[in-house]
Amino acid sequence: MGVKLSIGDFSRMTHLSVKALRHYHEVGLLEPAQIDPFSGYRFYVPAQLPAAQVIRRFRDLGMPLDQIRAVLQAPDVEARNEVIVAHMQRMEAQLAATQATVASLRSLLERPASGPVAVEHRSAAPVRAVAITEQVLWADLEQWWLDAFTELDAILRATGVRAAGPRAALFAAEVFEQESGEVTALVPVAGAVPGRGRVRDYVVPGAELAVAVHRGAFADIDQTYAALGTYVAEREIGVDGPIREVYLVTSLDTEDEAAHRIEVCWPVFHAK
Amino acid sequence: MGVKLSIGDFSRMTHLSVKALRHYHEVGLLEPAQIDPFSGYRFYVPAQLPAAQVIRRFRDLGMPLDQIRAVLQAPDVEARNEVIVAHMQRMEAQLAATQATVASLRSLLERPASGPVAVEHRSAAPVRAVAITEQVLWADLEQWWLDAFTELDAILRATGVRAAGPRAALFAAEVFEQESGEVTALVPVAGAVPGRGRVRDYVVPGAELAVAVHRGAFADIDQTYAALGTYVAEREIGVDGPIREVYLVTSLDTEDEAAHRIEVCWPVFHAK
DNA sequence: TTGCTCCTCACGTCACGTGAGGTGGC
DNA sequence: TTGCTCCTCACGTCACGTGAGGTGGC
Repeated sequence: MGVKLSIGDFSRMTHLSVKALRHYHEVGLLEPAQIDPFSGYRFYVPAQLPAAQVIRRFRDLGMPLDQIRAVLQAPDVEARNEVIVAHMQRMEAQLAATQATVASLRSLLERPASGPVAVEHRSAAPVRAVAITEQVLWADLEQWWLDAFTELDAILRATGVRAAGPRAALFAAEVFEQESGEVTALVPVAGAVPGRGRVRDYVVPGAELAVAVHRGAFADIDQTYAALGTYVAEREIGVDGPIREVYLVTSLDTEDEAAHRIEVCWPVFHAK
Repeated sequence: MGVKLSIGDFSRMTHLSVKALRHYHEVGLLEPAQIDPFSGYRFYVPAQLPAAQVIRRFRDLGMPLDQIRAVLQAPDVEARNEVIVAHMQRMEAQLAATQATVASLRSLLERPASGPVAVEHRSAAPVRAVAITEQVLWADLEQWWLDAFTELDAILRATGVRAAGPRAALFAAEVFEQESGEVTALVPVAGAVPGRGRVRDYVVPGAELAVAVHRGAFADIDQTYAALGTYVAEREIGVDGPIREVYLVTSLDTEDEAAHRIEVCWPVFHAK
């Protein structure tokens, strides 16, 4: 069997800490070649160095021990690469998330400490519109939103009807509270439009609303929601009813995120 | 004091889980405005919504609770921004690390499963050189390496002496085992060169060496080290003495990482 | 009585690091 | 005897999530 290496020697040769080696033993990732039955001393052999290197390499690359086990036990290169690819995809996802986070932090710093949002009270009259109403999962919202407005736009083009106001949407409270609920995407129109598929005529009900304008990246709209929600809650003026968003300028209009404007409208007790 | 909100209501309003709210109470980050002494029920008030939003926002951005506490307690915008900047810098560091990881994983997949490294045995004769020898911390190695060779190159230019071979370095085993040790950077020369500052004449001692060539990014050289170290250890032919690196092609010669070539040389018992 | 909301433990997560307290051989 | 290396618990990390088991009011 050749040389036996104490855990200290093996640690120095592999740059894995003694504690880590004990841990790998404990979880069965890398068992010592031999254990002294009297003293409990662990002994390793040089033939274990390649496995130790694989462990160290992939730990450095952020791979969890379970997957390293899978790499070590992979019967061939394809199986091994499958595990590596899966890990790489997770790391890429994390990369994207961190990039978004950094961008968000940067905008937090650059925004001139917006202070309390400006909230306007408004009495909205009923409005005629073409609309799509469906039950939507929170997670699917973004895609659903894009599809719905693309379809509404297409119908208006096809029928030659012109929009009588900016696009808007209504969200039942459940969408925010239970991750799924009824959503209506709509475009105001002056007259009737023949329904087609899931598109219907719809009359947006009148309402008393507290309105805040969100400026900038859509990804940050939760801030405006939070600020407006707080405004309403602190004044105890909230009433039941769907939340509305009015899309003054969005990605459908311009690529320039800084120019985006969305009105967030919260139903309230009375326009003061 | 206005409305009292149960933990469930407050959870729905803030999108913070009930468990999270209890946790924030426990660690003193967000204390309920009131606690029923009989039932232990927690009650919140709308005035706590802004703090809850700050917590949620920064948690989403990966900030630890301790720093969120600092943000909430910051006396002014500058103090607040300081915490945010510090966090952003950590996130950016993480970003860079993840990018390197993904690149490394990709190269692992693209490299055609190199298999065991090719190891050549070599009898190296003593060689005359100009050299800088110093005690170096593992963490400082890269910068030290660059400075040393820049200085050696400058001296050769200044004295009109031509290099008689590729740049090389000797690393005492302690550099790898204890994070600090003696390192020698050298350039072979045919004759004597007047010493200047920390630059000395030096004769690289002869040695029996096992040699593996590392190709590609310097950041991956630990793989070649590992492979060669394993080769030597498994054959039990290692002897004491510094490890050598011979810089056939490096960043000092070309920007093209794929073209880089470094010989890693391990002292062994005999050239077989 | 059934449902719903709230409560308090207690444990798990992930990969070790940090002691504490003790042993065996030079 | 002193140092060094090895050992085994046991606990901490970080921010909760996941039960278990129980209560109070409609």
